[in-house]
Order: sequence, then C-alpha cells, then structure tokens
Amino acid sequence: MACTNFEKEYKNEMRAVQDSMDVLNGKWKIAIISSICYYSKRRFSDILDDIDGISNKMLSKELKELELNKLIKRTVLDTQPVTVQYELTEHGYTLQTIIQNLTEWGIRHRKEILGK
Amino acid sequence: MACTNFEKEYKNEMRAVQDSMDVLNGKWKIAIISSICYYSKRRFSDILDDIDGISNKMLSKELKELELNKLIKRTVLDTQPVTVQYELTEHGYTLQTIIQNLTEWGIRHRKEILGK
DNA sequence: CAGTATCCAAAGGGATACTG
DNA sequence: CAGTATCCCTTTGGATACTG
Repeated sequence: MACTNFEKEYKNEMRAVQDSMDVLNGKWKIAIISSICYYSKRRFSDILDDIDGISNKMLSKELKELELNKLIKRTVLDTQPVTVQYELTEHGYTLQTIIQNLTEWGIRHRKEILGK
Repeated sequence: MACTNFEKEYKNEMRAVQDSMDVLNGKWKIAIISSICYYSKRRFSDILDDIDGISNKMLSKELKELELNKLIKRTVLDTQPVTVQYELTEHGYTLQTIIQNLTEWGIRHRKEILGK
C-alpha cells in the first residue's frame, strides 16, 4: 500500500500508521488489552497479577490512556471496598485483527531471525 | 484470537506480538521502511530528507536495528565519495500487510475519537 | 556522502510508601 | 481494592561538531 500510493495521500497514511502505533505503544498496552479481552471483564488487581513485571503506577497510567482512546470502558462497582471493572469497547475489539496479524508476523519473524 | 485461546498458548502469542512491536517501535521505524519501500532503493541522505525531523544519529541507529532484524539490506556502492543504498528484503516486504492494517485502523480510530 | 562522537535535557519507568 | 505521590536512576533523543 505505502509502496503504490501517489504522494499526495502519502502523508495522511503515514499519520494514520503513527496514530495506531501511538495507541498501542508503551511497554504494556497490548498485554493489558489481551488480559481484559481474554477474561471479558477484569479488575485492576487481576490485571496487575496477569501481567508479569508491571507496576501499579504503570498499569494505572496505561489504563487511563486506553480509556482516553476509547478502547476500554471503566466501571466502578458499588461494593465495599470499591471494585473497578475494565472491559473492551466495541472500538477496542476492532483491534483484534491487528493483534492477530502482529502475532502471526512475530512468529514468522522469529523463524526468519533464528534462521528458520 | 487472543480472546479465544487456551492459556498454554497465551504466553507464546503474547511474546510474538511483543516481538513485532519491538521491531516496529521507535519513533521512526515505519517512516523509514515506508520511505525505502516507496522508492525501492534509497540512500542515507535521501531518507534523511524524506522524514521530517529525524536526525542523522537517529536514522543511523534505526537503520542498524532494521538491518539486524533483516528487514532491510545495506549496500555500499563503490563511488567517490561512498554511496550507501538501502532496500527492503523479502522479509521486510512481508510487513506490508501489517502496515496497511495499521493505516486502516488508524483512520477508523481517528473517526472514533473525533466523534465520527 | 554516510555516518560517529559527545554533551545534555527531558521523558520513562521501577520501588516504595501512602490514601479513600 | 484501586489507585496517587515521591524519589531517583536509566533511557531517549535533539543539537552540534567531527571523520574517512
């Protein structure tokens, strides 16, 4: 695609790719999305346990960004103490194709690098 | 995919996605790949001009990583002074699908965020 | 031309402690 | 439980100058 386009569309496409990358960037974004996606609904401390090595500070920060990007929905449940539940939005689910592509490419890449 | 898998495959897939992201990460990787892809063959200083804001230090560093990952091929031409040409490898071209997906998702995302 | 080297400011992110 | 706040070290990356 990027190879066959005429120049005037080029910049818009580059911006679109970068937008996507920005949304997914950060060491933990995809892991968080995957965790929530896998369990459909997931609480803060559960995600913290799911992902090896993440700190509460980072999780908090990344969740906020994902929410701002409307990929996840945050729901406060009226329990004692408070419970917070995260789930993917419809828009969040549209990432599945990309994540699948990245998974497949990653596997192919590993073979390529390690010398098939 | 990540949503429907049983746990024992989960970690491998997560690793594969991260591998892909690592390869594409860095502020300039995709822009560099696109530049080379667009022109088929491209020289160092040409890429430097193509990409707005990149420094020679960064371009040098990113090109090295892309080469290590076998996405691009570096050829030194015996001219005076030296010319260096970069082109995508076959493996590099396999990124096209992903870049296209990221482009399309980025456009959809923009609409979603800006409120259609 | 195609890089390397150096300096330095800003951002990233871990560890730990604290709060409603 | 679900976060915030703080300290502080590490990494990132821009600007500039230099080299074969």
